[in-house]
Amino acid sequence: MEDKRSKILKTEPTKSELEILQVLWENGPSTVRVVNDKLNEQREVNYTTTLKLMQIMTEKNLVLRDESSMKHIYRPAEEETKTKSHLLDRFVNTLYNGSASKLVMQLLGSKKTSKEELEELKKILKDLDNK
Amino acid sequence: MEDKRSKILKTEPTKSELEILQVLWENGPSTVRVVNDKLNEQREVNYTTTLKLMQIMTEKNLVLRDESSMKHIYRPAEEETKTKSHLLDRFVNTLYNGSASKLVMQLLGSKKTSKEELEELKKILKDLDNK
DNA sequence: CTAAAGGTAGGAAACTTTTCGTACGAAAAA
DNA sequence: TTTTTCGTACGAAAAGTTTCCTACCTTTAG
Repeated sequence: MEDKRSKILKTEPTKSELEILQVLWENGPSTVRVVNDKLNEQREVNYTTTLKLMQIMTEKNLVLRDESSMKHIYRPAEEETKTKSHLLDRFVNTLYNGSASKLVMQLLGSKKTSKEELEELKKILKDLDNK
Repeated sequence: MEDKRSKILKTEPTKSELEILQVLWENGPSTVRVVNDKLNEQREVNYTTTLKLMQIMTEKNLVLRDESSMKHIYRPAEEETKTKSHLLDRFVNTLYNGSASKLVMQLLGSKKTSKEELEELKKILKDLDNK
């Protein structure tokens, strides 16, 4: 193989790329400046770093950009739900051998999951039962 | 900072390292040969690649090794559950803003989650209610 | 008009992770 | 005993990811 990352195929976002996607999903289509400012609320990142990343993401078709004005406007190429469910799927496969229920059990057993979350989970599972 | 990966601190396993841990969790303490054979059931990996990785993992304290015989025997340094719940936690934080219930809802909405899995989840609910 | 501020593009450096070649010792087979 | 097989160690190359410098263009403030 020669190029796993052709212009057409979508690839899995890297960690940093995912951060950027999160911002775009939350804020809607944005300029590099806006995204970079958001990122800098959490950690220091140089403007050109974010720019470069977003350019790469454009090549990978992870985002689309509107170049009609000088300030390019980027937006995610995929819906948040679609991307995340794909990532979740891979996560379940990798760690829980594809068993969603094993994952949920771990969630229930985890000390990190709050009382409120547990209540919420019970509700969800109950609704499930009523179907 | 100078060395994020001191001999003492445990670091997050990388993708490949996780693969190796999985094998060790499933098969119990094993030699490099055994681990490598397992990995090769899925994809081609050179023996020395696996060896090197496991040596690095030893340095990082991700695994412990018994060097008493010539064929070193490796075992995970942490319990499967502990490691995975940590990873799950990070995953929830990164993708679902810390909301476990959001994650579960996505799981339920996903076409990939089978009927059997849904049944299993219902069962979990019942157990949960009986507490 | 000129200077400053704010854009994009692209290459290269820095870092991380993965892969493997080579050296060499121990054990097993011939 | 000699050769072959199987093991470890280690360095460095290769690949993937992140960071930032520099060049250069456009818009805005003075």
